[in-house]
Amino acid sequence: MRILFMGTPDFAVASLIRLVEDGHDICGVFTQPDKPKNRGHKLAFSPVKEYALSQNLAVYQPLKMRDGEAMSIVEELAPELIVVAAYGKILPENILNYPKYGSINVHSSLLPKYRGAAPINWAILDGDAETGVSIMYMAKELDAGDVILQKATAIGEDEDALTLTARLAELGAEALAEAVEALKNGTANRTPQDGSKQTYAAMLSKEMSPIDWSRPARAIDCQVRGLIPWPCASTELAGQRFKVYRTAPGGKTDKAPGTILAAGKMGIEVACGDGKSLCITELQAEGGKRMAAAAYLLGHPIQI
RNA sequence: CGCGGGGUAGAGCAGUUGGUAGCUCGUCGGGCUCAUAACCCGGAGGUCGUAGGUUCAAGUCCUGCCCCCGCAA
Repeated sequence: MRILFMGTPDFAVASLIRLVEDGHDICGVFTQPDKPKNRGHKLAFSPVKEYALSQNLAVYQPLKMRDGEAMSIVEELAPELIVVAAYGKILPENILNYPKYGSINVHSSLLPKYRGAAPINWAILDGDAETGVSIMYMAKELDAGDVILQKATAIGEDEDALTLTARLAELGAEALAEAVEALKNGTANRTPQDGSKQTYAAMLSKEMSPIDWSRPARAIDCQVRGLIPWPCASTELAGQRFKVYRTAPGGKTDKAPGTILAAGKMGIEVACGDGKSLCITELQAEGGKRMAAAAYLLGHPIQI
């Protein structure tokens, strides 16, 4: 099938790879413009662009979707289907409706739950036991189109947003392959979403980073896992600011939330709000790199 | 040329006004203990990121290069 692919981050790459491997004719790849944002001020290609270039696919990086330029590219490429996976831009209806088979999206949640930008993170932040991927038609309203198929997966107790993203990217690619096949055969389902059950997964921001130790231990653990690799949970202990990358359940305590109970080979144990404690096992201090909390303590002892 | 921190034993850090490097953990050997993420004794392990320069002498000063990271996006 002649497909126009649109995507930007790692999550989208798995889907593009699958389409290529399945032998589809990828007539073009849309991805976000290179952003001169990194340290120094180097321009960085998106993961999707990196892969597309390696396959000699035609890459397009339009700045705006509504100034006519994007539409003219679409008309020129004449795709039979548009596949979108974490592209990062809202597409106008004239583009969505152009292809014969329409436009479909790989979304990393079980819609109608977690429409929006950060569904994977929110599933972890909320402490959900399960999440998944949805392949749906794209509608004018964000992530509200009719669903073609979904695949669910359990969220591991110790899983962070990075590993879950990798798993869902694979699951999404698999679901996408099935959906495209079904579309081709005319056997694709089309189930409207139950709009009354929709929830919205807002974009993440740095304001979500600081840890409020008066919250329950489990909730803080979810915060830590859900905000990886960005913006990451953070806290200030012994006068030093840290990013917290991993925690482990501690014991019970009657100390005030935020109190450091122990600092040793097991990490840094801190009292939380529900009478339990949490042990920081992996962290990163400013200017330093990510390391085991025990290793950090060797060079920066904390006296209890 | 966005701001800034850093590259010293396997790991995390010290290293004063330049004079051949030290701490904690780990590791190896031995001891102690019912037991231990415990304790005691002893040992091994570093051309101090890299290439030059200044000097009687450089981890410590100067210059170039490579790499890592925090902030900011």
